[in-house]
Amino acid sequence: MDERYEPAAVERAAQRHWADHRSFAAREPAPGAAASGPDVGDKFYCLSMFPYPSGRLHMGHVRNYTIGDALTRFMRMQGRNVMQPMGWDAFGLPAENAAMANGVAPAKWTRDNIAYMKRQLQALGFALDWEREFATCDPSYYRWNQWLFLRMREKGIAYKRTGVVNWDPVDQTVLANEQVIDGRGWRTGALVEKREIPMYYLNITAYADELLGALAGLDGWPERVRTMQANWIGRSEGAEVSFPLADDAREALAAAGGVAAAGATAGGTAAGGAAAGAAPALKVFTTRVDTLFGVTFMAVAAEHPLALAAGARDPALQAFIDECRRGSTMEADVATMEKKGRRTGLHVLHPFTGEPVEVWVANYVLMGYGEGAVMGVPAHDERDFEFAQKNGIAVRTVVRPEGADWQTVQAPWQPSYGEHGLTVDSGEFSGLGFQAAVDAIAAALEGRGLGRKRVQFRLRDWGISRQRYWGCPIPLVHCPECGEVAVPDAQLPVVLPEDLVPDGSGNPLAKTKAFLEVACPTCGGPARRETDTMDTFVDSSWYFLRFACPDNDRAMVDGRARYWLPVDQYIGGIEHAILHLLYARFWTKVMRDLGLVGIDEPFANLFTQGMVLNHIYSHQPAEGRRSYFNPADIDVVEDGGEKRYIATRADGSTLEVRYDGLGTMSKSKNNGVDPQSLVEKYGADTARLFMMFAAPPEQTLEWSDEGVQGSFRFLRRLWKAVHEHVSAGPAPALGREVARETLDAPQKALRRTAHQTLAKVADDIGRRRTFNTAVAAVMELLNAVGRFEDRSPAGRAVVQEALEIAVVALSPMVPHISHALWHELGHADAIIDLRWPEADPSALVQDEITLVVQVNGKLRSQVSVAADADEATVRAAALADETVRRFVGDAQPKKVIVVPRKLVNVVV
RNA sequence: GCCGGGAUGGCGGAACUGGUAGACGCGCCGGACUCAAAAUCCGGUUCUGGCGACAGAGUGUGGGUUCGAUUCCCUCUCCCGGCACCA
Repeated sequence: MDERYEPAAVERAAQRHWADHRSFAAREPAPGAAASGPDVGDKFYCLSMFPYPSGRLHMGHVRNYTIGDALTRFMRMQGRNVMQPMGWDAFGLPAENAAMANGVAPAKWTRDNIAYMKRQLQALGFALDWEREFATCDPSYYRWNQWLFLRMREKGIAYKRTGVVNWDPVDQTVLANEQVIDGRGWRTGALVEKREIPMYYLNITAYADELLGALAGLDGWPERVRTMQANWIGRSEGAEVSFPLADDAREALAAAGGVAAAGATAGGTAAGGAAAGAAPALKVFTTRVDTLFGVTFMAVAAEHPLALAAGARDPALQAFIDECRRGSTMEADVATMEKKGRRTGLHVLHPFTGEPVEVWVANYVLMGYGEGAVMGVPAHDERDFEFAQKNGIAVRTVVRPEGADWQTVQAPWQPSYGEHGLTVDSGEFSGLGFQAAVDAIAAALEGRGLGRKRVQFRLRDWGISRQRYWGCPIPLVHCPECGEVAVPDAQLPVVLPEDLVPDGSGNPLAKTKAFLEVACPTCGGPARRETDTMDTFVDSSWYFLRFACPDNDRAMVDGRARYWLPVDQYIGGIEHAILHLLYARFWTKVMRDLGLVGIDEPFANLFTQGMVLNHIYSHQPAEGRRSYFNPADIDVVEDGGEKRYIATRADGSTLEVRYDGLGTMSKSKNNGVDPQSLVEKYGADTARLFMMFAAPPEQTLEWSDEGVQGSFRFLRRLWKAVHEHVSAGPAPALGREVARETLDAPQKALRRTAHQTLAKVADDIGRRRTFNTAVAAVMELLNAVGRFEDRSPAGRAVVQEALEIAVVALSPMVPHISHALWHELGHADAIIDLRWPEADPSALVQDEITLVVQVNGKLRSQVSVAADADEATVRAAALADETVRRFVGDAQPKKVIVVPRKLVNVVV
């Protein structure tokens, strides 16, 4: 055995063994065989979110995949039938941007990146089943996107509509609502514009109720993620109310050319119109229908048909409408925007009193939510109150606090009292509590055809059309004779040409005749292909299903998906809490309803790992942009108690820079650490160990060069410990050559530590997923071995066992060195195929235990007693202790509390 | 504003069910080895007082429950994340 630990050679050898033995190829049970049992353990599908092939792995990838890999290897040793696949989220805009910058086709750029990153993943020794690998840009994968899209289109789940969309001016494409963050594109950070474009939507709102309700059952998901999804779906219980139009409003609408449009939302789920009532009406959604009698105005969004009709007759109002449409949603601080409004001069009629109520156009009403119109109740809504105050609108109180004599209640009573209470001045509905009032008023409205109870969601349908080249083609053909025609299943996939190089002037597909020109599938006449492609979030919405059966060219999924799914453990970043995870849940439910899969939810357990942080250093030159310096190039100098940061430039010159604190590793802040250089310097095991040890996996991880060195030191010490032990010759076997009962106390103590460690690591990984404490426990064990100096045959037998346990316990985290050391410890079989050993209960038994003794709850002493000592003995031993007697003195103990096997507390 | 999470040494963190606060690692200090340095090994390292044995204080703040609270309850402060003119 080499005396020195040489990671490169160790890792090469271990990886060759795994490759030669196809160690990580997952297999389904043979047809007819039981899905689990003595031959095949219960399946365990462990999946880390697949990467976008950006070029190189970053530390976030390494952390993500190390967590998944440690779990995979542990579960494999537990006897589970494990699958851990890997693939590539390969469509997307960076490939087009790179193409524009370098003149390389996105396909080539992407596939080169995949090849490079695959080698990186292999160098890190992840237990991945590469036989199931695919990229979402493979026609054999995306043909099923197209196939399912057509099924959705047949069912009406996918539908076309012209609507206001979020337009990213930098990427020149549409974004889904989920992809707009603070009014900016999620990728480019550019201010998003509003455009009207025809595009395809997926009816995710039809699943809103189920997507929300099922969150409660996802108890393997972090609370945080469930809350985020629930907020995003945004369920509100309330009622819709129709206010019949007065003559003036009806005339204005008629003049503008569309009475029926009055109630329609531009968001256009259902062309609502005048609902049940015969008369045209203005429809609103409210969660406070109990305040209906407090309505003193109506407010509609600038895009609302009634606003447009009024604007057509009033240039000043039209100017205001234009201002609102330009300003809204583009501004990050919409919430603090001043509440502005203009009267329309048009009126609607209160559904019960028939009183006319004036309609206003207000900048705080959103066209995309509810009906794009609200009823204004200043007395019971803060926003409405502010608006009414500004515009001189009356305030009418119709709810008062329950219980107390409300006339005398000062606080919390205020004009915009928003709490639930008892109705007053509400005609026949006066004197009712909140729920009773809502029930009664909603029932009365329904009786008149002017409203009903309804649930409103914040979630909107998912627009999937993208005006981009590097994505999955939408399988449609536009024929001058037949209109829009679906590509027949037999002609799928519609293959994306891979040799195009976008130049920034729109979608190159629209300029490529070979793609564009096609015979109409229906009439055979000349037709034109659809050039829009699908949102790349479509690709990632079902890839986890395809890993079960990547080779099936006749069906999207098959029986193997029924075996492997759901994913038992999904691991990825919190940044996907809404987008990807919500889409994947939706897609799974659609496939279920089409009879393709048998599951309701795709991911039984979700683990969201923390980000990787590093220090940020920057310098602001007198002119030009702030520049960032990599922490690797910074020297920290102590200068009279002050810390100064000196950067060394590539040309050797130095510069004093500013420390900007910790932040996620990113290109823009130049604070990334390249995993490749780390692996080259220390080896994959050190990189993996540092990732697992430095922080709990769900928390942020601060990069530390010293920490990495510490991890490397530990592995070297482990190597040395085994080397020292092995070079003294084979140790006698415990049990066979050395009877366990004959061990002396220190030998028994080391054995106990070893077996306790084994049990703790199994629990930490298997139940708690706290890899950091698992590693710490093995470090303690190795420290104990280091202190153990007994070189007798019995002593060496115990050390042999302790070292074996240390190597086994570490093997999920640092598989290469464990592979080598296991052999060095005298085992012919590879450790990867070892079953996780159970801790020996007899090793855990203690004859004598140390109890803590407290006096009045303060730690004062310790006493040793027999492990099976009864309470009276323990009590006597504690009271007899010298230190205890000193503190107790002559006083008679009031009470003595004995916690078996833990402590004694003497109360005086 | 609403919802969720958090605050422990010089630093990352541990203490899982109310029972020895600070495991493990980093850093720092001292020592050994060395001509010297690096590497390695050994010892120390919450704070305050004391040569020391030891004593006192201590888990963001203030209070409560308990024989005993980092852990449970209430109050406040600060930090992180999500949602937000959502009617």
